Amino acid sequence: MSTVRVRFAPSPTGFFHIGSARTALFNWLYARHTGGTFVLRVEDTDKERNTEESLQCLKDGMKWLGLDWDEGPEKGGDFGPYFQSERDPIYQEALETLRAKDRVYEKEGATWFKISGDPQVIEDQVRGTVSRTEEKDFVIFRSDGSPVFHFVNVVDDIKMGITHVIRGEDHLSNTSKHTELFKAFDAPIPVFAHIPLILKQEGQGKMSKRDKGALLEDYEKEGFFPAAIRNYLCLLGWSPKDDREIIPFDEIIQLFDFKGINKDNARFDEKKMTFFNTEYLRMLPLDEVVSKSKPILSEAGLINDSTDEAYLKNVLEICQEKLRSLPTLPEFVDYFFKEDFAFNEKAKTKIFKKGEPLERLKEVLNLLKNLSLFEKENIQKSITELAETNEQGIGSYFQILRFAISGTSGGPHIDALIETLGQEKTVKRIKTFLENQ
RNA sequence: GUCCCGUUCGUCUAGCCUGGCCUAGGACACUCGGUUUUCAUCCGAGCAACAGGGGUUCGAAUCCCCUACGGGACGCCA
Repeated sequence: MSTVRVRFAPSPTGFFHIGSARTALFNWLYARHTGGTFVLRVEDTDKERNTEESLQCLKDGMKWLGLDWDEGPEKGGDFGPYFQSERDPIYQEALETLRAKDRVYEKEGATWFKISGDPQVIEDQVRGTVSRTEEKDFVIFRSDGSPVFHFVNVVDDIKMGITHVIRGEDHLSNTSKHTELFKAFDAPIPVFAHIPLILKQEGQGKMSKRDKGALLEDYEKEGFFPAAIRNYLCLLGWSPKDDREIIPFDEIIQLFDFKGINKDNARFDEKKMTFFNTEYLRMLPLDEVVSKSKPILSEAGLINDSTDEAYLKNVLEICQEKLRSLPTLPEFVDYFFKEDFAFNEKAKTKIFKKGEPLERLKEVLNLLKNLSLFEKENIQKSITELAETNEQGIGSYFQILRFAISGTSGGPHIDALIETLGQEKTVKRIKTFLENQ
């Protein structure tokens, strides 16, 4: 166990923002990389805006991303309580410490901190040496007696033995306030690492809660894989310094360090994240594809308890390599599970544009109907032979065949598709199709 | 306005610390080819960047300065 102690200190005033999630992730990675301790501390000093739902959302989001905390809500620990709303005696005591040192005064009902006015120099692990002089005294207790962020943040970091503060660059300018306080308490100053901000996809400024794609829970709803989002988020502001992008999480933990963190802000790119998600879908073991697909297909009314397990597995196996995302699964595979599937008009126009597709379809129907060995190699071979015998292009058979049995012009490999569907259904669908023309 | 941080393809980035290997590499997106019966697969190609100016140097994306632009902070929010 190393002595590193990091914390993620969100304030539960809304949904779980993707920027916050990335800050949590970087803290978590650093803790796991160093074998240190990851603390979750809830900064709920703003009574007006804190809600129970948003706290729940935060915890759920972290769990979903796989960011488990070692100390904090639900876990406990030796440095609690982990809710600032429960730490009032600690803040009162800290206030008295400063008062004894003549570093506070009252004004307009509030309690103010007397700054030293010295230049504050920090050795930031991401930005290097940064110096800034704090110029004005600032409020540490409001006139209603509640402590403010800068004060509780520093007091808690001291009391909780936080060694490394990893947070967004928006706090860089605040750091001079914090070091003033650390020094006033004669406490050791933690190591700082200010990470770049995530900018909104379009337009100016950092991503805010209202921007498209900003809420973590939306990705959960949209069926994204947490591992994919996690991997993508790691690469937003951090780089392993080689050309790899899809990286197993264990390796990221191993590789993660401050040197790999970039200085400039990163723009969020949903398209790239979607690409990551697709890659993860392709890598997913078939059994997991099956278990994750079941509720989706069931919801779409395509399968139920009596659906044949082996058939379902078969369908997913041949479709996995073509799929972009799980939520699009129902429209991609619906014809495997129902007879009244839709026929795509655009595909039809294309197929009927040249040749005599219906003649070809009749020929292939005769072939399939009498095929004794109904498995894909044989299907492929037989149709190829049929095409050669009749001096037709092989495509003229496969295109209309696929359309007749699935209503689309794309999908899994057709030989596998036909095999999976089975002889009976295939033949029946072709007949029905011909009757309706 | 003041202060702090930053600036490599449209986007994420490698290279910068330790100047020559950079004709600046990879990825996403986009465009075009090819394979495949088809496709949302696969393969290939193309597009496209060192913000600008001044130094230092035999040599600068890399070091220094200035300008411009971008971001952030300046609350009895966190």
